[in-house]
Amino acid sequence: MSKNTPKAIRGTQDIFGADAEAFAFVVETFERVRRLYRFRRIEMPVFEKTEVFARSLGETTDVVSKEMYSFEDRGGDSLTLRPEFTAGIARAYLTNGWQQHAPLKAATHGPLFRYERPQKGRYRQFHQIDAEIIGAAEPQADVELLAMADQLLKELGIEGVTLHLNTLGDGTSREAWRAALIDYFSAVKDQLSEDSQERLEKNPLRILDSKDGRDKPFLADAPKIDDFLSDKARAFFKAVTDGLDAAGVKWVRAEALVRGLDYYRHTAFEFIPDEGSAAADALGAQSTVLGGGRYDGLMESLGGPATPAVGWAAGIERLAMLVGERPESELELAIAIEGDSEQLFAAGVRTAMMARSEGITAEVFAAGSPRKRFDKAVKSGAKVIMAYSEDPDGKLESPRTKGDEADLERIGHVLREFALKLSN
RNA sequence: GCGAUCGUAGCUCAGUUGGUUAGAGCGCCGGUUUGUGGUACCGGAGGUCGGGGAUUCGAGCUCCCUCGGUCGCCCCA
Repeated sequence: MSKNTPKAIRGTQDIFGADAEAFAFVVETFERVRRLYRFRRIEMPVFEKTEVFARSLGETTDVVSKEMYSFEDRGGDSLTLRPEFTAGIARAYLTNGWQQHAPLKAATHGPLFRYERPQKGRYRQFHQIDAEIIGAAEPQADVELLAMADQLLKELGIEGVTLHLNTLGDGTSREAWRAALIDYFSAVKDQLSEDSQERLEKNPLRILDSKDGRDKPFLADAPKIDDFLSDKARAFFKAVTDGLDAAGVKWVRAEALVRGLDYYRHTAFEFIPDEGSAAADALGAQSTVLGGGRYDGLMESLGGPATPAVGWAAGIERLAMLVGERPESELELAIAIEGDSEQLFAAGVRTAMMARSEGITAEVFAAGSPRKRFDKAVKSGAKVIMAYSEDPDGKLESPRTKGDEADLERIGHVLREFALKLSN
């Protein structure tokens, strides 16, 4: 590589071959499953006014304070490449009057951008699939959304991943719990890890899933959200769990599971690989495959009417890692051109076109030395190989074919059809 | 933002305690052989050993800086 060739941006990826097929498989499966649940496809811009994210995610969150790709455009507006989907969808919902479609079941996928240190399963440009139900206050919406997520993972053939479920309560129960956590941890602040001391200020809920050994002794006796839930919030959560049981979605309660962004209420969930599973191994330190929750407060933060909503997003790269390599489509018919005449090329191209119009994957091998074109056709792994050559007088010879009898039979009509035309 | 680790041909990697023109396999290109054709053999192109500086008679191998990759912490999908 020349040293004046520009390098790719850090944390971006160029995906090729079997990995790209895995990526496509995830997206295709998502598109199929989302239709089964009647989620409507939406598309949003990749960038928004910075305030869309700043106001909805919370100014103090790490995502907003240090991970956004923000820039000033030529008109002087501060714009930001979307670090997540939900805020942009909320904005679109409000500015387009999508309230008329409420409850709106929406699905999308595409690239997101966060300025982070890349590591296994984390990139600066990464891709997510996303599903939201907007304008639905009832727990059945949570259930449907989770059922879809569960089915998606199954259809992707991903095993060893379990739904971890929690409730953050409504606004007031969440605040009461938060206050109790601050009280509790402040009393032992000196003994906490540096990270957790900082979390005490910024996001006390996060202390609960600290990995630091110094914090662990205090976690078991920390205040539980269950003690702060209002009757309504408790009933809501029960309706969700009952619904999941009815839908046959397996779940476990995860009392320490919280969400990083400010707008979440009630249901919070993540699909996480089981410890020791192949999935956990494949993901490295990135435990969450799919995560989301209810965000009843988000629309108001953008100046809209109070609008209940639930949603989730999943990293396509992470799902693709769990799906494993996917083969590229097999070549069914390879056509080797054993010469350089126009007549031969024409015969090859026409045969290929005929095959493709019949739904047969075909490729013509006409580059490199004529001698080795057949070898290339063989190495392509094609099921059937056809070779075109000319006799010494320059007359096109009928093509020789090679392959299993079954394959020759299946593709044979193309060959016969061509032979007919050739004789005319 | 912090830490660990790695960075040699297109790819995967060798390169001994620093010492002559930096190697292999695969891939690519050409040829020979075989001949109904996925073999074998021969040859070729391709590297300023990530970049810069230092030490040394001499550095791919040592030291420093820097830029990347990978993995982890934070945070998060």
